[in-house]
Amino acid sequence: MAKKIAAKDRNVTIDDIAKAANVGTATVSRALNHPELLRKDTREAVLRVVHELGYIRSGAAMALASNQTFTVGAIIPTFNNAIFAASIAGFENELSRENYTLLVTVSNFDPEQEIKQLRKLLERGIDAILLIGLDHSEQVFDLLERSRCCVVSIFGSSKQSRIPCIGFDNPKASEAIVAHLVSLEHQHIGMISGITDGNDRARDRKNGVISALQTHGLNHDPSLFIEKHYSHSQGRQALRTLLDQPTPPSAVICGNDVLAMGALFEANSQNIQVPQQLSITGFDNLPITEHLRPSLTTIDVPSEKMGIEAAKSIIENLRSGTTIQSKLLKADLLIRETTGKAAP
Amino acid sequence: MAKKIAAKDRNVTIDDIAKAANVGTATVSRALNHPELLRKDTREAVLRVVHELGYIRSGAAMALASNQTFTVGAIIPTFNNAIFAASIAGFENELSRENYTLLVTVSNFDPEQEIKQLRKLLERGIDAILLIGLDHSEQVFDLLERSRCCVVSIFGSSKQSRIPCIGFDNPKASEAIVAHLVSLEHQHIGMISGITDGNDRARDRKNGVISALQTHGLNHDPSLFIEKHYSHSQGRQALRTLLDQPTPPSAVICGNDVLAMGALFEANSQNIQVPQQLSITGFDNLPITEHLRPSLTTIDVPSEKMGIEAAKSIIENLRSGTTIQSKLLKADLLIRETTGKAAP
DNA sequence: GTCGATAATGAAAGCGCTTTCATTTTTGTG
DNA sequence: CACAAAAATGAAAGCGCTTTCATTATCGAC
Repeated sequence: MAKKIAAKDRNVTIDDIAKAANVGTATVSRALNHPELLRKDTREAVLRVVHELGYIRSGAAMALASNQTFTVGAIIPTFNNAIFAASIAGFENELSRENYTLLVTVSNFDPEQEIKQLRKLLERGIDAILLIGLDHSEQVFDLLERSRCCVVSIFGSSKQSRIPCIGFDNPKASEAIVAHLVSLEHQHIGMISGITDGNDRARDRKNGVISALQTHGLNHDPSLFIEKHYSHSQGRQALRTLLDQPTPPSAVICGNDVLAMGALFEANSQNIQVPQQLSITGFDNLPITEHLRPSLTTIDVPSEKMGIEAAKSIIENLRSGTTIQSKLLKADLLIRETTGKAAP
Repeated sequence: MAKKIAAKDRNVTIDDIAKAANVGTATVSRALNHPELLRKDTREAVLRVVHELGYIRSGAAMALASNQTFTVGAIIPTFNNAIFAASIAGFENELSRENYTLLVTVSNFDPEQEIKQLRKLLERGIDAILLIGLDHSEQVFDLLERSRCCVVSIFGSSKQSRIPCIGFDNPKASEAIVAHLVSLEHQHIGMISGITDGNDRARDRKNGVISALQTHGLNHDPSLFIEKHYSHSQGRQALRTLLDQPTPPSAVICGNDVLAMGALFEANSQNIQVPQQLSITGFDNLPITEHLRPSLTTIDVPSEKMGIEAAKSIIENLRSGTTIQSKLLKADLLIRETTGKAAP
């Protein structure tokens, strides 16, 4: 059986180009990476051959030789949350503008998986990595340190973080919500929080609420604080539980918009008037929330901006070695229609 | 300034391990990749050293030497659509089960960007790639062919596809919607379609509607067919336009759930009763749609399943070279509350 | 023209692995 | 206990680039 003529079963390499263009491999490499170092005619000749032969560089070889990959990794908890999607979209846009590629990976909120994924990313070779929040296992910090890989975390708000972090003040946002509800004369406030174990954002939001409650001289009733995974159905279920309490809350603060939407849907189902009979607040300001009926009062989290800023910092660090400064972006309360005066 | 003792500024390599364990590099490599080839004591000795020194392999070197990366790429149109999120989640889960890593990249619905991203992925070195749909520029097919990279496409439904494709029958789903609406006595049917240019899924869905209309002897009024980008606001806007027509439709078929939600929100805003005054259908069955009030009649697209099946096929191909068979999954009409009898 | 300075180029040494092939060790058998 | 066969191991040759360093070509000034 005749093999295809002239097409050895092997990719075109830099040597092929060099030979065809009658130059050294160093010149080919320069034509591709530092064109300004070459005389115009050589450069063009080389590039022409590159085109003709449909040459594709081997990233592996490049990475091995130069010790950089122009790849940045990211480990997010899940793909199923529009809020991370927005951050990642911003992050990736900014990176690709500078010709970096993004490698996204998912931990499913599982610390073990996070370690595994990080390990894989580091093996694969990345120039920097994006993490969500500040709760990470010791091994994560260990690996990061040992590999001297550039790191940034987003969504978190801790000041004494071990890694630079571009986020916003979660507790403060919670306080703004409580203050708003208090101004509407709510006394009996419940919360549907995300799972706080291993999730600093959820914890910060919950603790922010609790401490704000105390600031305003309100009672923190633990039976009115429920933790749920982020999903519409869990939100619905949680609201049902809350309404079954001996003295149900007049306002429910939700740990994110998905939970809040769940609560809102459940209220709709039960023909409970929002906000006349029940106030509900969210967290994140997902695009859909403004279209809901009633539209959701929530925190306008700078998700895309965090991604963009993180990418900018990383690129600057990679270019010039500047250490990355933590940044606190603002996240304002967005008062819409799901909050109103407490029923007397 | 004293350097850290013993910590040369260099990563631990396989040679360090070999030296420390007093074996050859081949043995270290085997301990990591083919442990069964080693005697128990050597294997354990090597692995112990690996642990002690916190050794992390260089993926670049591995890739270069073995010509495989255990990385699979994916190019999706956007991160901002839960439907792709579900597919990608399934895909990545299945891949990581077999120790492959997923590299996700975004084209923003732009053919040029798609080429660029593909090129980058191929440079980076991937063992396989996942594409969405079947509309791709010639260059994409070209690159794919030349690199002999394993490819799968999902979401498409064309039989004579140039690449294996695990999808469902978009036109058929459209027909089911039309049949349903016709059975509810709708005569005047409009559509808010996605942008069909360069998007075979959107086109298939739209053409499916048009041809079904004809099958049922209904008139296809082009002024009732609008193309919009997938977003809530575009959906709202489109419905406004549709309602401004001299004879507005009694039912609106939407190209996906996001557009449908937009339409539904707009109807809510204008106090138009759905489905009494207007029927609306979606496409995709996003998790949220069942919670809407009224809940959305839509097509239950097997998004996660496509991702899973694609991953399985890829893994099998990579393992044993089996050529990938196209698969047609089913996508059934889900009749919920946004469709009802046409107003007389 | 000539000469020193500068720009352009090429040869070759890695980068850190995998894998082949030869060599050594272990095992089983008579 | 000897010996062939099988199992375990190591030496070394790449994989396809980048980059240093030496060499050659080009240029400008006299």
